[in-house]
Amino acid sequence: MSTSRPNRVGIAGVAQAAGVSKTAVSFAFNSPERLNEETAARIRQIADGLGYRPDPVARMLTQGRTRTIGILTPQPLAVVFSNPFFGELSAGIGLAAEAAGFGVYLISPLHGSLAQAVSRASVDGLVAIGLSSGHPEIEQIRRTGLPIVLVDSLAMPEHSSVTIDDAAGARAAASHLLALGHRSFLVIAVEPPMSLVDPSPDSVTALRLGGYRTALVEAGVALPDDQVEIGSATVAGGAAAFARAWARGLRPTAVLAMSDATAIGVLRAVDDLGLRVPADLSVIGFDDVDMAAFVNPPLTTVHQPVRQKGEDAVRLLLAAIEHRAPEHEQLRLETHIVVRASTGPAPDNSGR
Amino acid sequence: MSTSRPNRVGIAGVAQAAGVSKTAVSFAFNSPERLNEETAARIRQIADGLGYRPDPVARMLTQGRTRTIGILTPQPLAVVFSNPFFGELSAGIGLAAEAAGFGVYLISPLHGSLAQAVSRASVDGLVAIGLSSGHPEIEQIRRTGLPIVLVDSLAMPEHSSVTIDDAAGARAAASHLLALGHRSFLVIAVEPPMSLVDPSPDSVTALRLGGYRTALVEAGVALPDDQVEIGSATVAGGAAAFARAWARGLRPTAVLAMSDATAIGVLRAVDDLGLRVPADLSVIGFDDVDMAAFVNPPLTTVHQPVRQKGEDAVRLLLAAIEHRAPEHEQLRLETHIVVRASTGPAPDNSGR
DNA sequence: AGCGTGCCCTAAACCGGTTTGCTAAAGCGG
DNA sequence: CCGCTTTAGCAAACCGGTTTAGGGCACGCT
Repeated sequence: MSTSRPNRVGIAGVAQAAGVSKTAVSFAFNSPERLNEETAARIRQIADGLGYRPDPVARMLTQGRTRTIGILTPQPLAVVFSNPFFGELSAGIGLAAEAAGFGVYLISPLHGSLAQAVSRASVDGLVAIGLSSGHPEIEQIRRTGLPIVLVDSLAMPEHSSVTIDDAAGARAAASHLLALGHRSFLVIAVEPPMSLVDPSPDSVTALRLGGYRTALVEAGVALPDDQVEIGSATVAGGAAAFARAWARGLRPTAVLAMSDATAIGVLRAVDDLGLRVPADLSVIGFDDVDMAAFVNPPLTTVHQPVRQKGEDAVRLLLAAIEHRAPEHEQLRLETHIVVRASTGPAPDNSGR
Repeated sequence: MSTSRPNRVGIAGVAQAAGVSKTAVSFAFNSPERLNEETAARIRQIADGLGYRPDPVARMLTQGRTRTIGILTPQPLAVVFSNPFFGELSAGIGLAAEAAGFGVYLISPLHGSLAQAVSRASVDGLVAIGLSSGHPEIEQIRRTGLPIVLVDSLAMPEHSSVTIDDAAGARAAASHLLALGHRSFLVIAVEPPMSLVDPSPDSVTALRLGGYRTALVEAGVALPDDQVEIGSATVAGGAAAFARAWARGLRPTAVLAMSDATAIGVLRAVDDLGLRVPADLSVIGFDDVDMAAFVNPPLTTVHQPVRQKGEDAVRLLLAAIEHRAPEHEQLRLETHIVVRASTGPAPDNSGR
């Protein structure tokens, strides 16, 4: 005995009440032109009186589509929602989905399994966020056969994707600081999407780190591993990461943060130490989320079109769903540096 | 010809390939104990080889439940995701839903109709956020017969709800500023959930405004309507609202913002004018979102347990879904002021 | 031999709609 | 008055699973 609705009328009930067939009721709502106008109106009125609401699930079954897209995230919702980047990306996704009349379903690991969550989800397609190619369940996800668009990932070459040139953006960030005379750096990396040991070289973290390194090496500055601190992509995570590095004795003049959330956390931690930004320490973020312009000091950061990414991803996904053509497209959007007030010339007395 | 999956195997295909009945295949997955262990294993193996994945929609139909809850918001997703309060609330909802093995579906107006979006959504229950009793489609939503838990609203007395004492929180905020000697106020109200003319006296906006007023009136301070500026509940919205009020010639010594997002926007706008917080102007927010502690200056605000609200709402909803008992509960959580650095004594030369 | 008991597995009904022929009646031209 | 086309509505198949109610068979007991 499942938990069926108590005494809900179905299409059969309406049909009986109106003295017509189920077909007629269905037509009254979906193809009124196939019915006498009067009859259709009468049926609709009776249905309304009975509080009839067609079961969306049954409808999905017969129509073979759900008019829903899924947002796939390898992390639990609680951490995902703590990151403003995700919020803005979702805003873009939501905007485009709503415009097309699609609903949005959030898919995060259930009982630890992302693939299982995907299987349970009734969606027409997926927007996968930061799904690194090293993810253990990637093959299972692929085999669902659902249309997929990847954001910030190239893990499935047979599907469309929307990315940015992470390495170039990171390089630009480092170059900016180098030009200001900085030589002593601390990188705050974001936790790789999946596990702490994500070896995939195409993850956002790896790409940005590579970009930082390239610029520094070109300038003859080394970046040993102990100058890379890992923190979760939240404000609190950034503050904690900087505090740890500081406690380890690191005294950089510039911080390269891989996300604005962590950069803002760094600003806070720095302030707590009594240091001044950018006089004593420069901080540069990544993403250019809304909040970046509103913190104090306003954050210098690498801008990427976050909402646009979400909108483009949905656009590509809907194309894949509708035309069902395997026309895939690798979209790569531009980044550029936005200089605000959190970066400045390296202090004279560099070093301790 | 609907857009059915190209050549996907169904349960019938697996059954045929394995030389057994559909029933056996179903049992192999759902009730293996009813089958010879060997047979079950063989069936599973064949199914796996064929890439069989049970259609979640068909499953929902027979089981009569979707294992999904919907988050109902009267606003478009783009605006919802721009408000950090929503992100934190969703984090709480997501956490509790995941723990119970439920997925999360976002329901926002489709083609302008919230009720239509609800009808399209295949969910077992709803968490309705800020659904004011003046909402035009409230009756249609109620008639879906779905279990509902309201957050920040009491619009459906027959359903459970999770709220805070908005009036008391607002009163505390105003009292705090009054105690600091302020007498000249500006209130930044958040856009009522639905329309600009939401007359419902139980909306969060109305309740908080009432709380502010109560405290001020008790102290003999008037709050004419022109000292209430309305802005959207985002950082940019708050900045714009303050700028508008300033342009109108208002020169308050204290700002009462109904959300932290708007308060942060005010901080920014104030900074742009060259004024100092709290020396020249005090600002108090509402919600105590994570970011509040990290802006500059750290925001004094009314704390409410945002994530907790989300978790409690899901807990109540799951109870309603499972026991299907009409046991409803009106939960009211506590608020308290968190004094940080954005409020201080009123300047001596009060007024212009 | 006759009968009860488990064990495995299956046919068919069912969930709640949509869609595909088809039929009965009405309209119409000649 | 007849055959042809529309119009209005119906019965039944179908979507892809789950679940109910047995059926066949081997085994053990009397």
